[in-house]
Amino acid sequence: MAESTGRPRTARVRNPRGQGGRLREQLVEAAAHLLADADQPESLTLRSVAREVGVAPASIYGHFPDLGALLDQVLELRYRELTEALRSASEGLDGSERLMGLCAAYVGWGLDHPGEYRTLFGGRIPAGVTVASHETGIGLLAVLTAALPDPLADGDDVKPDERQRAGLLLWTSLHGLVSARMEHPGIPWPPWREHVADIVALHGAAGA
Amino acid sequence: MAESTGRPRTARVRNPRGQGGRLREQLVEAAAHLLADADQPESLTLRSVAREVGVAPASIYGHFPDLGALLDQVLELRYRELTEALRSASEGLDGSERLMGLCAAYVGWGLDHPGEYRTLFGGRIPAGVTVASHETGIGLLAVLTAALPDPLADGDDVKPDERQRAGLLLWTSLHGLVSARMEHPGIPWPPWREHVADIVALHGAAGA
DNA sequence: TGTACATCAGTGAACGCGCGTTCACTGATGTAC
DNA sequence: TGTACATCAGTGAACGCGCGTTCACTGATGTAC
Repeated sequence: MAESTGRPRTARVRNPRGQGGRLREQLVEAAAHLLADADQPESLTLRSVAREVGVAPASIYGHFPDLGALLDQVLELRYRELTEALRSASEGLDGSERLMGLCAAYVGWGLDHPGEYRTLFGGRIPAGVTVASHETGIGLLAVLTAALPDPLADGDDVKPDERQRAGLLLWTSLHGLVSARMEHPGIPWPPWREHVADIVALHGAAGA
Repeated sequence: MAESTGRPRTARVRNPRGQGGRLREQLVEAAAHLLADADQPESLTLRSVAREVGVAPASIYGHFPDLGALLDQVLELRYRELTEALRSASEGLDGSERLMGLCAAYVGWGLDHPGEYRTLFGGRIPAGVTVASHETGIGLLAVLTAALPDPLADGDDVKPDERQRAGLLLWTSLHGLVSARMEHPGIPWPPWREHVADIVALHGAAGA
């Protein structure tokens, strides 16, 4: 974290013939590393990625048309990671335990990956990146929504609108929790799991 | 909004002698205008402000040491505006009406001023700006917290910790609402007042 | 086994751009005598 | 009433920087004959 803007650790050795694809991976890795450490995701530049890997800026063009395409790869990986974290956190759980597991996994991932979280959900996605935060949000939203308890069927049937709305409400709260804690570290926050538990308690009760 | 990056509307006339301070106001106005329209607050540059006013970049240094100081002025004004909006929205109201008024005013202001909201609360404050988002958050937080109903005094006295915590919980939800709606316009959101009402209904019930 | 050639994995210098910041300056206007 | 001077509100050109992108290139390694 300290010298990520400095010179690369060791002089880079050119990949052996046939292994040119390795640079591609190294670029993705380096970009991910820089993104994770940056407090301003938008300060990630093509040249900084090249520096991190120890390669000439021009070398990137052999593997990616531009920085957006590279970032796209990074976000794709991180998004999969988050999805997997949610899956494994809720595995074998039901009801309110499942809901709490999902919410805690979401928040935990966000607080652990501020750079990536901001880039995925913070609306700061540079032009050209196609893992749209939109789709990302929609997908997670569906998982969270499904984990909510059934609304009280006060007539004959459960309105899907109401479910959807409760899901949005829950997600915006969780998102607010991650954003606010990340961006205002000076506030005396309660431990984050308790904060999540409070939110789940408010939203997780059945019915409107 | 269309040509804010283009040439200034009319050739600027130099301020009369003794009225040099007018440029200062014009700079603040222009910066506010650019900040309001920008979808990326951090793309606001010293040169873009000078262009907007129709003045040489160097002319700014007569009034502000750097862009941070200028932005500071803008945020100061906007923050006062928000505070005033909260005050007037809750004037003469009590109880749950007061709470709803405050929350709606907060959210309404945020959605109306995306650039400023992001800059004040989004943690994107450029180095050198001193209207710390921290203090801003803290101040508003106190107002919101005070408007919450008394927690159920289930023993003898009301714990201030619990109040504080309920306030944080409410604010993170509202912040999440503003951020998420602003940054993910593709999601089929309910009308924002209903969204706020849902949040207030969840958080506004007395007791834990 | 030797050699010409093709391919591969990058390099290095250069370009034009917008940026923040500096510096000596200009031209209008007020003021002292 | 004139005129020298000071001040004020800016200007305009230049600087060094990091950026994205281009282009012709280099040197090692594999392959065909």
